Amino acid sequence: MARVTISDVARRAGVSPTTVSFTFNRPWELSPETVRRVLETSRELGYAPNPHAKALLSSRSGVLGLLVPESITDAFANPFYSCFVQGVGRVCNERELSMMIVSPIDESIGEAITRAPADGFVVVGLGEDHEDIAPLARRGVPFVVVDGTSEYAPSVNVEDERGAYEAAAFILSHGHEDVLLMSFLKPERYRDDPYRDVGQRRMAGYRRAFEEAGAGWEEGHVLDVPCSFEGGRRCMLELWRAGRRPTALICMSDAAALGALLAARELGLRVPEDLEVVGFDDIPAARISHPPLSTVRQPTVEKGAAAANLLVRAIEGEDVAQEHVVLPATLVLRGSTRSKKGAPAKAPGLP
Amino acid sequence: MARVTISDVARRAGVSPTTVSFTFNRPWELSPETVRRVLETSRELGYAPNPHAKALLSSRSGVLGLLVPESITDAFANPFYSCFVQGVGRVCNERELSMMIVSPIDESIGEAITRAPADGFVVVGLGEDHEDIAPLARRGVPFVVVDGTSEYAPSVNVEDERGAYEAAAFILSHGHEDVLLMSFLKPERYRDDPYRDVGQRRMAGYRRAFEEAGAGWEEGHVLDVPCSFEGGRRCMLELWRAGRRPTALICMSDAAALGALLAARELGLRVPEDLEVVGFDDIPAARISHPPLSTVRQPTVEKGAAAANLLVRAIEGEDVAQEHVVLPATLVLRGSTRSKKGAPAKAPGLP
DNA sequence: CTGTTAGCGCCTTCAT
DNA sequence: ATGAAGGCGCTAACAG
Repeated sequence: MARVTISDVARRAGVSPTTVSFTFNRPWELSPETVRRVLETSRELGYAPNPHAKALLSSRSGVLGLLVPESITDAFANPFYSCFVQGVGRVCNERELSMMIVSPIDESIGEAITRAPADGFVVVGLGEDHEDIAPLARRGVPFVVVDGTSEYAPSVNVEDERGAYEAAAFILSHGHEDVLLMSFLKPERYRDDPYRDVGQRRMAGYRRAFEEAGAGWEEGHVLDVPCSFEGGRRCMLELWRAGRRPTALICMSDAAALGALLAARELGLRVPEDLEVVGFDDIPAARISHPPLSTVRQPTVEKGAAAANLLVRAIEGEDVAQEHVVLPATLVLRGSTRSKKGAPAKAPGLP
Repeated sequence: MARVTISDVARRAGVSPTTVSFTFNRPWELSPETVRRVLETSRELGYAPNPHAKALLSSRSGVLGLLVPESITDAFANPFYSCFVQGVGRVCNERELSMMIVSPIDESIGEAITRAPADGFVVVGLGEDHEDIAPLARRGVPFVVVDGTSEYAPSVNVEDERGAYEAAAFILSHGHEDVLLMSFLKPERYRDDPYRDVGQRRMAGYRRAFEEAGAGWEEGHVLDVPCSFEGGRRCMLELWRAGRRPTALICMSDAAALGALLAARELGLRVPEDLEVVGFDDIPAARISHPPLSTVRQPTVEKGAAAANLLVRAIEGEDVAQEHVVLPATLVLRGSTRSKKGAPAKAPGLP
């Protein structure tokens, strides 16, 4: 419907299309008077340069693609993404760019990528060797891997293994009988799972803690839980109904942890006395809950910003292939876990 | 860098560009053998149709624009947006569309709009008569107004006034001395504020409740608070330090309310005994807090989906200009407010 | 300082 | 079933 083109304006203003183009792109090379007239005519006609045409010509759309390996709905049910997006958004604002969320079209990530008019992609949860990601490299489309393994493409990750280890080691130091792990890894289709890499790293950290603590590692103790409040809540409710009585929960996401916490309250459990809970991410809501959630903090906003910055540089032609950022992960203790001694940890701000 | 074009493939496969195009767009009109060969060559060469060229030709990019009147960072600091995005995303998934977040470029919304390769916009928090939005109508770009006033463009809103009224009336029925309002309206630049319309409607609801209750309405009782946990928290802390001692807080957003709740805990206040708090939105985190937050529920995900659906229909050429959706807002009472009798409301799930 | 010309990569009649 | 030609709207040489 954007029918009014550059030549409409040109004709109406009594100049050539080039002049109109110049008015918008290099006004300083035109007489002020001409610029004024063209601008006025443009406004009258409601003209605006067609972004598609510009993009075709310059092969630049000014859009950063944020590729998530699941539906947008599932992704944003996890507050982690709100934080990550804030980081990407910060860079977009600075660089006058836009951001588009790209999620699988009709199950196909590759299809979504080809259709997306983006200048490059921040790829979350997928490694560079994923069958839908690898073609990007071949086609020379800039991309940055986040939370995934990558050797030839730039990447941003956090110390998943160490963070997870610390969380589990802390919990295990309290001498629990029955510790449950809430993972987001679907055991049945382990290999094809997005987030496989992060998941495995965190799992490795947990496992190491278990081994060092001499605690038994049983597959039956790891549960597959969606990364959302509801996911965690439902899982907790169900396992309880099934007769399981864990005394500690180690979760790969705060979303699941907070949901489980809610369920625990609904079940009348005291946290951390009856049940200890530790999460991963440190989303803002982790401080809001009661008791506030102990968790492994990752600098999510910075992570998003780092990825976006790398992508921008790649788009601008810089060779950033060898940049592999690893951000710190740190255990932050709040009220949902007991203190080292076994007594409830002091909940900051609580009388 | 996506140098490999349709004619490269054509040459390599020994066919004409048209044939390649047909392979991708109307394969049924080609011999299966040809299709196979072209497809194979494409894969070899790493060819993918250029989305910019396609968009230019068809004036369709398959992208829905989500226009927010603030920086992406500020927007996503409010979990409300995560929910809204989920709704928009649901429709995107169904229709094989992508979503792009468009936020002011260099302070200018109009600039951001012109640059965005989107097929239409979901405009949040701005009315159709806003100086940067109005041109869309003139240029025939489809858009849907959300949380803003609109007569000629389709819109999606909720019963802000009624919801706000109910919340305030409920609080006031408890006979408070000092009730504070946390608004997101900047008093100094009232007229230019995005979210002015929603803000004013909610304010009108509060005000009506105050008048009916015979409670004094003083401008000094309405505070301007950013829509984020931190915003609410900081505001509460500051007003306390300034010596104010409200016994009830009525907030225009859950984000601010939950932040204030956190601050109240840090200050050693008992909620709802010492301080009642009610929010607006009913974001998922509202159930997570302690006590769980009483609030005015708006169906945020549905709101996003409704807006996106309207936009899709508009893009497809349907005339939806007269569709003005108004979604219900309902007061949901949880633990952060006292029950009608003046005793603390029973916090569901708490022993 | 301004106009003319030639594509960017693709899709779609129209021929063959 | 396949090929040739034109144009979507814009910008960047190159004239003038």
